[in-house]
Amino acid sequence: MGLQLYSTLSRRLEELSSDTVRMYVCGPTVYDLIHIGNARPFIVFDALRRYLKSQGREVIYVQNITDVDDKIINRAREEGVPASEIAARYTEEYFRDLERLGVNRPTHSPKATEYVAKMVEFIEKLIEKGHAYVVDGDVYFSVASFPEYGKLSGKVLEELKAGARIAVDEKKRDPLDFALWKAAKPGEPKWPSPWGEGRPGWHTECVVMAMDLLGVPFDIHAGGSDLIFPHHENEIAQAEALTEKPFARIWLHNGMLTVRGEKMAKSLGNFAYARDVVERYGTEAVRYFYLTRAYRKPLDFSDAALSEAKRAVEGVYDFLWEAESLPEEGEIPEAFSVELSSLEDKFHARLSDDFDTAGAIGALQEIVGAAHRFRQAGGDPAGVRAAAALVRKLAEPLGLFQVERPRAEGLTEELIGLLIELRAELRKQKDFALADRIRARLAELGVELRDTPTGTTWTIKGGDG
RNA sequence: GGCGGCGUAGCCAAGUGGCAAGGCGAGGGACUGCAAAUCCCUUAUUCCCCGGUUCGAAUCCGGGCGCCGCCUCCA
Repeated sequence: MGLQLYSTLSRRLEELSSDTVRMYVCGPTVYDLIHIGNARPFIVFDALRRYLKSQGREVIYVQNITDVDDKIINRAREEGVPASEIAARYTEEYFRDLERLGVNRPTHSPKATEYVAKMVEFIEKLIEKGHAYVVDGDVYFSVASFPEYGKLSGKVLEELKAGARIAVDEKKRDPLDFALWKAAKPGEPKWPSPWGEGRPGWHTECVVMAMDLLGVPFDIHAGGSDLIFPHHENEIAQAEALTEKPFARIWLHNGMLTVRGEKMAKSLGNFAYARDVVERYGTEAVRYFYLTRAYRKPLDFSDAALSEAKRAVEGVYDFLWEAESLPEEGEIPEAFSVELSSLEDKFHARLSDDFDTAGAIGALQEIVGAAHRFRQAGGDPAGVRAAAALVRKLAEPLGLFQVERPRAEGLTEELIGLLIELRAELRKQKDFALADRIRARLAELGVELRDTPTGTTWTIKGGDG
């Protein structure tokens, strides 16, 4: 099964054909809880990973944890605790949030602090090769030593230099040079190095970890579009300057989550913590919200959008749980099979085209609609069940629609059955007041009744977590 | 200013050369004792605007307008 992905580097679709896919996704800096915008790449690329697996490929998925950084140090100062404590706390919270978001754990979650020795080695080699230089215990990468600098972001060196927004640092030979190693200031976390005690710069960790765990070139490097420059540009410069081989083949970048059109960011104060959003709308509504928009486009966060996603998810579950309660009987007409399989093809075709999850979910919804019509037209339960099974199967890699219908305990279930039986009798006797009272009281208890031509069915509401 | 991207119904949104997916919402109808759910019909002769290419364009080309991201830490 082919899969074309739009690479930022080549600016066109590229075929991903490897049987073993090595992918690297930029992870969090653990100085605070992640906000819902941070969650976008985690959800989207997790879905991509699962889809690749469902195609029978092996996926090695690496996502770093930046546990040494200015923001962590600042936070530690504010709280008067060691930076390592802040990092440990938010690393743990990050893993909890992944779970809440329904995101599978990466194959590897390397921490920057575990890679300091390897980063030092890496930086030494860059210095030897003439791509980096030492100034007062700091080490900088020399952008001028890598002629291809700018190829990812499409930036031209001369124009960057002309830009007034680049801070002038006396120590740098060139304002565009970036720090590979920072000399420790008093009270900061520090590690020994040939240039004195200090800590690694942010742009280096991803390179060293990816090279160590995946080797180069690896298949996919992904992250938010705000990382294209300078972060990913700098990664490419370091890695390729040293190895003289391509770093990553395909570069994927997700669009930003916005709020009323503006990027969601901690610094703008317009953010919501991921866990609070999940708490309010449920895991699947959040995933559905993200996956019904092309991952490369910006997406606007709002209560209305999340509520809509929640309703849409509930609609699909209504269908699934209802369908799965039908008896296993009857025939699946040829015409209906054909319709289902053409929608299945459409689903895969959409995903193969730059992982168009929104189009694919559209196909899923079409399956639901087709099944409703089939049933309405008097189709056998077997066909409806087949449609439900197909939805389950296709949605699995997206991390959607896998929740089983909530059931009550044995006795409770029988008691509900008894109430339904009594109510049916009341309805027959036209005692609708009492019949409606049973329905209303059950609804208050979270049991929703539905009268269908073939009898009354029930579901427990609020199943999605 | 440079680079990248976006502009499709009331709202969200897929589609990138051959009759405009899907979701949410709204209105009408069927079913029902009622309710819910479901089904049917209606809600874009048209895809920001203006030109061009083509038998044919939302889709390609040129020019506008508007919005966003990056150029500084940032998913």
